[in-house]
Amino acid sequence: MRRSRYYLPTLRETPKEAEIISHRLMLRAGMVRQSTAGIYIWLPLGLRVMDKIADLVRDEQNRAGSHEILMPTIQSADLWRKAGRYDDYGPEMLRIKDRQDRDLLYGPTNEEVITDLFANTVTSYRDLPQLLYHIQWKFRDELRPRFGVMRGREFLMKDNYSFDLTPEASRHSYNKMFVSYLRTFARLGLQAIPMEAETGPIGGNLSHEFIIIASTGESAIWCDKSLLERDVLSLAVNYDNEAEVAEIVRSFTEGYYACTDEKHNPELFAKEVPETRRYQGRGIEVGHIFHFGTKYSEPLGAMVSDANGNRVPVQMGSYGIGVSRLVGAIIEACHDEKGICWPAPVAPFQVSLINVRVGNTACDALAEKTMQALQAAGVEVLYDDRDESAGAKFSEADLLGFPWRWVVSPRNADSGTIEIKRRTEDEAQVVPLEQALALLTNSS
RNA sequence: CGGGGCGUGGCGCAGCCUGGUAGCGCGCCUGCUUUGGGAGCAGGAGGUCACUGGUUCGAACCCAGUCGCCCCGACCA
Repeated sequence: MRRSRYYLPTLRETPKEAEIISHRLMLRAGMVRQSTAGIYIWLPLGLRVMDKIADLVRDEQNRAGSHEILMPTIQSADLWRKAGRYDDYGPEMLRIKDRQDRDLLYGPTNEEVITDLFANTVTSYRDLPQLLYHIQWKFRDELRPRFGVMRGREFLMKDNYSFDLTPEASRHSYNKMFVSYLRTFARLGLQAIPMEAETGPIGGNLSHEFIIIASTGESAIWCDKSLLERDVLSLAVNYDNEAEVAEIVRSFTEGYYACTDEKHNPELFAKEVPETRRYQGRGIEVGHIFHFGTKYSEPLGAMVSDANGNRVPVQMGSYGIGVSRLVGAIIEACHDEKGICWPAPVAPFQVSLINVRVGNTACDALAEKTMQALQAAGVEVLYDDRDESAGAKFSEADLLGFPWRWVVSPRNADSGTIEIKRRTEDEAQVVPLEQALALLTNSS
C-alpha cells in the first residue's frame, strides 16, 4: 500500500477529549474517529487491527470445537420478558419500538436469542455438547462511556455459549474455553491472567475474568508473579481429553493467588505468596467466562431428552472477549513515548517502508522494487512515498508502530541495500534486499 | 445520575472580565530553496464563534434556555 494513496488521517496534536494513552494514540494514528459519546467510526488502519484480532479469536474458538453463527443486533423484547431479564436489565439496555409499536432492543448480550434458537433446533442429548459463538456488535448504554474504545457504548464482542447435558460436562466446556482464552491472549502478544470473578448480572456460580497487565488499567490487581512466566503456547492441548484440559485449568487456578480489587484479601495475599513473587498493579479485563447452569434454559424451554427419555434443561455457560476493547488494551500494554509498538500478529502492516528521498532515481527504484518484493512475499507493507521530510516520516512510522521499519536512502540505494530496524529496538542494520526479506520472514 | 470543566477554520488554543472590522501556532494549497528525526522563505485558501431567544445603535463577548463533548464518582466486555 502506498501511503500517498491510503486513507490515513493522522494528527500531530492530540484532540483534547482523549485522556488515556491508547485513545490518544488511536486518534493520532488515524485508527478511529469518535462519532458520538462512546461510539466510534473505525478507519482503515484501526479496522485492519480489529479484523486481525477477530480472526485470531475465531481461529482459537474453532480449534476448541465451537461453531460460528451470526445473531442479529436487534432483538425482541418478548424473549427477554420470557427469560425474566427485560425489567432487570435496566437503563443500560437500549429499548426501541418498531412501526407496529412492538418492543425491540439493541442486544447488550445474546443469552436469550441463542437459548431460544437452541430450544427450537436441538432436542436430544446425542447432539450435545455444543459450543456456538458469534462476533457481533453490542450496545450497552453505559452511564459514562470513556477511555475511547475500551469502554464504548457500542462494542464488538465475541460471545460463545455452551450447551451440555450435565454440570460435569458443562464444566468441561468451561475448561475448554478457559484454555482457549489462555491461548488466544498469548497469541495476541498479551500476558493474560485468569482471576476468579463475581458473576454479576449474567448470573451463575463459576466465573473467571482474564486480565492483562497495563499501568493504565481500570482494575487494581494482585497476583503471583509466576503466573506471568507461564508459557501457554507450548502446551499441546487435546480439547477432547477432559482430564488434560482440567489439569491445565487447575494448574492456572490452584496455588496461584490472583485477584482484582473485588475479591482481594491482603492477609491471604501476604500469607500465600512469597514476597519476591508478589505482583501488584493494574489491569484491563479483556475476557470473562461464566457457567450458569439452567438459568436461561429453564425459562426458555431449552430441554433435551436424556438417555433415559427424560426431558431435562441443558447446562449452559457463556464466554466473552471484548474484541474492540482489545484494540485499545493492546496499545495500553504495547507502546512507548513515541507511539504504538504492535505485536506482529495484530499489526496493521508488518513494515513501514520509508523512502527518505522521493524523486531520487536510485531511491525511487529501490523502494519500488522493495515494496513489490515484500508484497510478493505476502508481507503487508505501507510504503511512505510522500514528498515529506525524513524526520516527518520517521516520526509517523514510530507513531503507527509497525514491527519493522525499512529505510531506503541515498546512503545505501546505490549499493541496493536497505536499512532495517525493529520498532522496539534502537539498532538498525544495513543489508541487501534478499537478506532483509530473509530476516523478516524468519523472525516473525 | 451527583460534582467539575469545555464548545471560536481539520487539530491545539487566544480573544470574553471591560460589547465596536475574528486572531495565533500546527496542518492544507502554490512557488522557490532544502533533504536522515515532525525544514526555510514568499504567497494563498478555509470560520453561520454549538443552537435558540433576549438586552443593545451594535453581541464570540452580557442575560436566559437548550444541545453536545470531556473529566471525577457510583456501574460494566
